[in-house]
Amino acid sequence: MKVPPADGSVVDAVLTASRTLVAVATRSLGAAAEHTTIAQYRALVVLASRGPQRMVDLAVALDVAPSTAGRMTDRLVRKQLVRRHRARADRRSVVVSVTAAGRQVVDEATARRRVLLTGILANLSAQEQQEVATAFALFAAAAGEIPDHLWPPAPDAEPPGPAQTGTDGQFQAAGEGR
Amino acid sequence: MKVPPADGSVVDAVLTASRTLVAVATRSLGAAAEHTTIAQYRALVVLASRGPQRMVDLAVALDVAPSTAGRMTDRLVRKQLVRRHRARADRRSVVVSVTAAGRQVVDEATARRRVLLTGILANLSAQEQQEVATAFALFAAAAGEIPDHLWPPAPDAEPPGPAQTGTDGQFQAAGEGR
DNA sequence: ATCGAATCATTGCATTAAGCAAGTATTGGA
DNA sequence: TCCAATACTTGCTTAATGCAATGATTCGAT
Repeated sequence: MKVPPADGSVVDAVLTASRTLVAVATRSLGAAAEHTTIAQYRALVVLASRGPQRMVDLAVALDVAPSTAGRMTDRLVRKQLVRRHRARADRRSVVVSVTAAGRQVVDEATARRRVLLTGILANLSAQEQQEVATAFALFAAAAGEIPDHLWPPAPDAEPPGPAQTGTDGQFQAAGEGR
Repeated sequence: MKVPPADGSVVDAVLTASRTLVAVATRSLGAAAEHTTIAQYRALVVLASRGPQRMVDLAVALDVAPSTAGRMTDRLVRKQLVRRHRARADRRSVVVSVTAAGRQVVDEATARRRVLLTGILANLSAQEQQEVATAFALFAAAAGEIPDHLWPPAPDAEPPGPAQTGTDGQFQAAGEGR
């Protein structure tokens, strides 16, 4: 099942870089993750980027069972990183929204990741950086990904906070198209 | 090593591609992960790539507590993916090694990942693929990563299997230098 | 040669994360 | 009005982890 000889090396290159990026993504949490796990962080990212979500939608976004999302919410509420309100419209549903503190956790992780990447890129000349940017964009496009600055589709909802916090989604459901 | 101001966009490009790669890495498991979790897979990768390991070393490689490695081994032994032997040299230690079945799990996941990436790269022209390969290699080098075909340092040990299975390490400890 | 310190693995205990199934509350449509 | 679909919640089970004993061994220094 070998890949055409010519591009086996291309796959290798991507695989190698992938290793680095997965490490960076993981480590960007690590530091502040003293009190926040990756699963919890993922939930915060969804809520910060998509705005308040019903429990079901949160579960779908995270690709976990509703019960898991519910208990996750319990833990995040205890940490004051999210709130839980009953929807007035449909009283069956519960809406979960991120708090200022929760938003801050996301922002910090994002900033940390940018610092890590910037540090790596600093080892390259401006010329090389340009090449890297172009190639990565090319790759992302090939994967049908949406460019980083066009994130997210922002379906938005209530007016609680200034809504949408930056981008990120590094630990997104890993299966989504959008 | 000042970074020219214009690279905010470079970081964005990397971040976007990163999202894709993390997703690919995660999904490559998913399929066969019906019976194997990511944590278990990570352990298999370590054992397949570095050869039989003492419990402590396995724990260090995975960056988890010895107790975690121990219980992880319990579960993998139950699934017949690894073996546990008492070391004759130092009878305090236990050596864990991957079985043929375990090695197969790793190989399949690796193959699956290559297929996914090949599919993405297929959307690019040969020219573009070349650019991508170059740029990714550049990036990986900047991160001080070892090129994919120079893996692993292979410390090796007993003669059980033909040892070392390909490369991979996608879910490596995410903190290692080597 | 012996005794105390260090090393290695395992066990007990606790928490987070997840899924499945059963049960409760609400909505909505026929 | 009444039943089916929807939206949580709860109970139960498994995995993954860490920290603290505890039991075996090995090592080093008298």
